[in-house]
Amino acid sequence: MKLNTKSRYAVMALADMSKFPLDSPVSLRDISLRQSISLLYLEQIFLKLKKNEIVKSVRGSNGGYVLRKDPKNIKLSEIFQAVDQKVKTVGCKKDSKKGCNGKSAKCITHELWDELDLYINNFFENKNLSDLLMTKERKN
Amino acid sequence: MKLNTKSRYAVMALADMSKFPLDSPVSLRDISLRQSISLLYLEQIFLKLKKNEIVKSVRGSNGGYVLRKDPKNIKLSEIFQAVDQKVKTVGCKKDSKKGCNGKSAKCITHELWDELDLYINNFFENKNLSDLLMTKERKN
DNA sequence: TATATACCCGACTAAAATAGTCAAGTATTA
DNA sequence: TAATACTTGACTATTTTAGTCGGGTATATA
Repeated sequence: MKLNTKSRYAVMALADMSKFPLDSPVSLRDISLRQSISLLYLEQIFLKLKKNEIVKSVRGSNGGYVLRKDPKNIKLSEIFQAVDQKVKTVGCKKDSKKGCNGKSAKCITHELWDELDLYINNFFENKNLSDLLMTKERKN
Repeated sequence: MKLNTKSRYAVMALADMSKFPLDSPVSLRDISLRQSISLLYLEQIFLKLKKNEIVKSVRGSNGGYVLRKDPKNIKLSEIFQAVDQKVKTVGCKKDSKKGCNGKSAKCITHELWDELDLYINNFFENKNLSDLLMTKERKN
């Protein structure tokens, strides 16, 4: 079970942004250099973050991206939903032809995966960007 | 974040086996039919389960596989480790050349992924095969 | 107003992982 | 001696991932 780089880079980049004054735009070029993430790839990622209203863009020179909310109020779950589709460990389709129509005898493990998804989502629901910045301080 | 079919099928197959008398061998053919999993693929999976001493094989006609332990004592974490490598959401190599050598400024999110791994592994550590069989009964 | 900066966006691609299949066995029981 | 069922390594098609490329557009500032 692996996390893809898109989700990972998204969190890294946003965490990076959180460390700078929140009102002035941060350019992808800077993030790219600081975090060693390809600029072109970052652009792709930020397009999604923008569409999902996590950041807004400021065009032109000295432009960049700005967080739309206080890092304290940006949950990791939002970020994941924006770049990845969602944490969905297994694709037991509702209308599948073979087995697993919800409660069939076949899909004994159906409930397990549902439970797992909830469990993992719960982790991301309860973490926000500012949590990442404090290393040993208490969560506020 | 997705689970692969190998892990999923392994759990399904073993859960299936748990529903039958534990001392008589269950053939992969039967599991294949009941769970709609390719027989050839099951063979590959059971090879790993056997190597990791979760099941043992009984050759010849009327043969099949037998669980080596009571389902109550087979943790899902064992199964995952047997077929998949492990839950390791991110590959921040210890000796990486670019960034992230444990505590570097770059890898702000390093601790996060470690925490996530622990969290998920915890889920699998605390579930065993027999948990899957009881739908609404209390965990014993 | 020119130019550099930086976002915008769809299409493309190489590489890796996944999800199997195939072939050619061996062991055991009825 | 069939038939059943495990054994094993190699092979392959498909999908996903992790990016790259090219050609834009908008804006600040010199």
